[in-house]
Order: sequence, then structure tokens, then C-alpha cells
Amino acid sequence: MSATSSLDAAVRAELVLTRRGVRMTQLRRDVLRTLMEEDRPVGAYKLFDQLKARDAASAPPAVYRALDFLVSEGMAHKLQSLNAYVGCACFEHAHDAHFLICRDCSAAQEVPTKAIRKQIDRDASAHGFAVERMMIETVGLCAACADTA
Amino acid sequence: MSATSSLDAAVRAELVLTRRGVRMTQLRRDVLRTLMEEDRPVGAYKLFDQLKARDAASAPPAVYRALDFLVSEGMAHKLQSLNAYVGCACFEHAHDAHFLICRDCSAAQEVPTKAIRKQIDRDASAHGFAVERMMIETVGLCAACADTA
DNA sequence: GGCGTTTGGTTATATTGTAACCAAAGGAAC
DNA sequence: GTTCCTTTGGTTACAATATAACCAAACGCC
Repeated sequence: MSATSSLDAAVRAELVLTRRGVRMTQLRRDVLRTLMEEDRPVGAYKLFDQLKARDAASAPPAVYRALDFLVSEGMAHKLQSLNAYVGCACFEHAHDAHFLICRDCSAAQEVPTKAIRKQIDRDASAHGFAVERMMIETVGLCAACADTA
Repeated sequence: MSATSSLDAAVRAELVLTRRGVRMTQLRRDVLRTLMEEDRPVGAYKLFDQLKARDAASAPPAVYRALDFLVSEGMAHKLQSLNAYVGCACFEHAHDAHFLICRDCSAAQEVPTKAIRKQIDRDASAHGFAVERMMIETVGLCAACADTA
């Protein structure tokens, strides 16, 4: 993600949160910007190191709290299989995600879940299971890495 | 999973592995049985504690190695969102999984992935992404807990 | 038996995540 | 503006999860 678009995103995020009546604090802003500037999933401690270097974070709990907040607001996602986080620019509303994760370059591409969600609802209702959240992570080889290989 | 069926499963596992030309060692057998006797996902350290109590495991690395082996042979799955493992009785071949995880009782029901896999392949190929593995975890309320609530 | 490969034991440590408690900042009411 | 409550963040300490590195034992083959 380019510096320009990540800036735009950060500004938009600010507006969205204000409209929701929740607070965009300095720490949360810093965490979101740092996430957005990365084009790869980032671990919480790597994020912490970067923020610490700029005196933007004091200790891990602060970073985890900010990440939890951003995830709950739909502005970040956690990749469970990598223990890492990615910023999300489509944060007008909280949403589940499906990520295509390249095992070679570790890029993570978010793709819409509408069709999959339908299928999951079918599978779940066959078991009387009420779906609340879902996480889908697909590992493989992205187009760029397939070309190189 | 009942003790009887978990025993059956363990015996079948033995045969399958022999046919594959890989070794079912005592440690791996113990780990698989312990997993199968649980009806809930189990963390690696909880598993380790149980095995340790029966002198069946020495230290965490041994347990992790056995778990990695069982997962690669399709006899166990790792639930990434819980950092926990479940035994899998349908291990005639390695396979991806979709789990319905109850947030109330934490039971994890494995459901087939055939239909979802199709949809994921469609989504992935639209991005030129070659799928290798996928993990799907759906969190919600199981039928039993929905009744109680 | 000798030999190479796979497996497991052991120690130490890395990585990821949280509990608990208090201080500071923000906002509403008066 | 000051009281009071709520939300947020700082700080310390630690829990939980996972792995590196290295060596010894077991296995399978010839």
C-alpha cells in the first residue's frame, strides 16, 4: 500500500470513527498508520518495535489493545495462521474476511466473502449451528510468485 | 468421542500408517489416543501435561513433533483460532477442514469442505492464486447451547 | 554387525499474549 | 471550573505457545 493511499485511508478512518462515536486516539492512529504502510501482515511485536522506535508505544499491552480495537472496528484483521495483523481499507463496516496468503512472499490479499459465507451458512445450518464469525485463510502461491518460480 | 470408538480409530490409524510406509511410534500413538479421547480441542501443553502424568512424553518439543506428524498425516487438525488440536477419524487421506466452533461449550464439529473448496478455488483463480491449503473456522453457537440459552 | 536415517530426549530460549493495577485524559453535569 | 465517572494508556510482571540446537537411541536395510 502506498504512503499516499495509506494516508487517505487514515483520514477516512478518522471520520468513520467519529461518526460512530468512538475515539481515534494518538496510539490507535499510530498503530493503524503503521499497519497501513506495510504491504505484508505484521506481527504484534514487530509492530511494537517500530512504534517504540518512534516513541509511539510504551509496551506490548498498549499495542494489543489498539489492535483489538482496530479489529473490532473492522479496520484491521488478524491472520490466525500467521499470528499477524493487516490493515483493512474497506472499513465502512465490520466484516469477516478471506485471505489468500502466499507461502513464498507472504503477501496477503483480502477477497470478499459473500459467496463463501452463503455456503458456510448452508453447511452450518445443516448442523443447527448459528454462525457469528468466520475466518478463512487460504495458503498457496500468488500470481507473481508463480511466474517467478 | 467415546473410549471405544477412539480405540477403534487408533487401531485403524495404525493400519493406515503402515500401508503408507510411515511409522506409528509409541509417542505418536499416545498422542493420537489422548487426542481422540477428548471431545474438545486440546492445547499442546494440556496434552503434554496429560501425557507427562502417564510418563508418555518427556517435554514439549516431543509433543509438538508428534502433533505435526499427525496433522501432516491427516489424523489431527490444528484450530488456529484456538491454538488447539483435535483428532480426526476420517484420516484415510490428508484433507483440509472446516470447523464449527461453539463459543459457549467450545465443541468443534468438523464438516466437509467440498462445496466451500469449489467456491474458494473460484475466488482464488480470479486473482491468479494457486490454492494449496485452506483453513476455515466458523465461530458461533451450536445447537445444544442455543437450546440451553 | 555396521551404517545411514528417522525419531525422541534434553536444555535453553524465542515468540506471542495477558492479568492486574494505577495514572491520565476526556466528557458530562452541575 | 471542579466534581465525578468512564475510557484509555502506562507499567510491571508473567502466562501460554512454540521452536532451535544438539545429542542419543531406535529402526530398517544390507
